[in-house]
Amino acid sequence: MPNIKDIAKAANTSKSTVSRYLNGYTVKPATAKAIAKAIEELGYHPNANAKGLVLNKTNIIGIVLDNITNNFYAGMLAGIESITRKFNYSCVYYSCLSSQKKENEFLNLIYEGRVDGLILGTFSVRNIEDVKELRELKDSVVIIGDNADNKDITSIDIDNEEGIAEMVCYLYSLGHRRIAYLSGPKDINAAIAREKGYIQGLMKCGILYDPNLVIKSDWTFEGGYDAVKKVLGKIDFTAIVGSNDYSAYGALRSIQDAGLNVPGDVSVTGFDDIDIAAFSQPPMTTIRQPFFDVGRRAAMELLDKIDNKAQCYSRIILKPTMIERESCRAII
Amino acid sequence: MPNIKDIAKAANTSKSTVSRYLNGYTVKPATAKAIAKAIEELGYHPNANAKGLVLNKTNIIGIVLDNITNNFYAGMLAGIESITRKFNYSCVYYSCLSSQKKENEFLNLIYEGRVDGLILGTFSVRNIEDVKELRELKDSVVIIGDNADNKDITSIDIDNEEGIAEMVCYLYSLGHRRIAYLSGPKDINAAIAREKGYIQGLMKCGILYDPNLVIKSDWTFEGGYDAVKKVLGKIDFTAIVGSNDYSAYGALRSIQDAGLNVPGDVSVTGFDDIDIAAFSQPPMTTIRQPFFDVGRRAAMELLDKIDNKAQCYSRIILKPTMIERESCRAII
DNA sequence: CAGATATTTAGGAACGTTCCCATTCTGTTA
DNA sequence: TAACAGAATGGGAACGTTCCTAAATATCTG
Repeated sequence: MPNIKDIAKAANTSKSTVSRYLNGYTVKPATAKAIAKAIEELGYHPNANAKGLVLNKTNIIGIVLDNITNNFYAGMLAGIESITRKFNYSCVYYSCLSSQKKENEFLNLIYEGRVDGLILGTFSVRNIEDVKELRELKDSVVIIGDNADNKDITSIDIDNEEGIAEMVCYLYSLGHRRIAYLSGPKDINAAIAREKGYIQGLMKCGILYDPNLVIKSDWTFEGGYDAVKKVLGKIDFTAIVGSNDYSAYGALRSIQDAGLNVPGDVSVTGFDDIDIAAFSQPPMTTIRQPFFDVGRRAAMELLDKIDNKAQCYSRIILKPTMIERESCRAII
Repeated sequence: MPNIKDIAKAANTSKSTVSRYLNGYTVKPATAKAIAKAIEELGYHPNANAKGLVLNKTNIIGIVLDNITNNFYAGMLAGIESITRKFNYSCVYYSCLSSQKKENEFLNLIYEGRVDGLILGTFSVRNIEDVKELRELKDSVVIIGDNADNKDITSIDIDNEEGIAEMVCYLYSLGHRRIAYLSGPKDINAAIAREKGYIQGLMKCGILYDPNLVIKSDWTFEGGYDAVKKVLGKIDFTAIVGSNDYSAYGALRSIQDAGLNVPGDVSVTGFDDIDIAAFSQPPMTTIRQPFFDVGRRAAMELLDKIDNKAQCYSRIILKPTMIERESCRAII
């Protein structure tokens, strides 16, 4: 593989001049032409490691996701790259799931000079040990997800609480009074926030909180299915607020399998607006998270830290949107 | 950030010795201890760019996908990383979709020394120009998908043709004789192969090919829905072989919306075995692609090229598996 | 056309590693 | 204790860039 010296020789000039040409500084037109020709003919590609070594800069940001093949993240990635593209950065992705590594193991990428910064996009809870490591790198890291406890690390999150609360109030406005809640995993911050939102919503509407109406589940289809199957007919409700779409669909199928109708007998709502939500039978009323914006903002904050050495902390919370479809009906 | 010289100084030795320690060569126990202490105290991390520069090696392979958030790829990635982990390589992912770049633009990553090799996992058709570029890098690239025309670039693919043919024969064995085919996009190799498989299957069973039974569609839910809606009642069939799951689900919903029953009135089959296939109503009979193995084999081939400088070309075709569920019934 | 100024260029240090080669240290044996 | 072998170490070139400084060349001005 030819290097910059080979190009210089071929173009009858020096490596400094070639370097200047490559980096957009002025070079005499004739020299420029010769260099361009040499590059073309020899098939020259600048070595990224050498460049990274001397500049201590890669123009790459890494994005760590628990499972990169989760369609859930598509909008977020598009949002991130819409910004990085503009500022001439590249994105590389790392998957905790398939690599069997945890999020923090990727922090080394910064120390090693492989990336200029990292977006930690797993939405996961962070323990004290993890946060200690993070804090050391707070000028090159942005967190997506709940970070309320660590005021000095920039984070972007969605207002999960508000989303669910709004959904509860919506069902209230349709006349529902016995509104059940299908809970999520208790070790995920977003799930905790959503459950808070349920209680918040009830309070807003003046409904008394009944712990029996909280149906314990996880965020899977099967989990939702089984959980609802267990309580159907035993506890009385006219609506179920799901804490995500998958489990809401499990609930829906459970209800249908019991010979009941959605929304005729029970109204069901979800959270996430997954791609099939618009096409299911019935189409699901759910909450759409502003993923594109989450990604955009995360990238903006990160590049700002990297390029402008912005040292200031920010915590950005974006509001989700309710999408009204046909899985709920008014009670007269 | 401390470098190897700082560690040497702190440990009262030379950078050569520290380097030797880091790379697992013998060092006097006392020296080793001092070095370890210095590394710990100063928080040393070897610089990847310097290392990459001198070794001309990164121990990283890149994986290019059209859309990394496609769950379709999950098994493949797990398969890839199961191998790379074993051989001490890391994986980084690149997404054509969100970066708005095409597959070939990522080839530069090799020239620039950012990765040791690339798995091109987009399953896409390649034109002559693209293949020319690829051929130059054939010792550092493995293609996933159809590559029958380029015998000198290693590729891994799934036997799409055989899969569909088997499905046709399965329906034949259930007594079906008027078997329709819901086609896919005509510019994707896998879709072309599947359509060939349909004809192949008919031939095997001794059914005459009737072009009217090929329902033109794409691989989307809506596409399948509309295409089947258009022909329902106009052409006569007892089964539809879908060329992927999404469109098969579109067909299924179309049939149900027309007041017909699946599998009572029409049998429907899919291809891909997406995650909801087991939970839908009815559960979908479909074809599962051996994604984990595709990933495994791709990684094995690539690392073999990189580390052992294996120059030999191979084209590996893996067989898919039919998963029998409840969307088909026997005609007596 | 000489001198002054502006533009363009070449040389070389630096970035942080690895690894070759020469040197020093350690321990054994006669 | 001298001689030696083997283990452990240190020095320095090399990797391919960037960028500073100084030199060379081109352009302008009176």
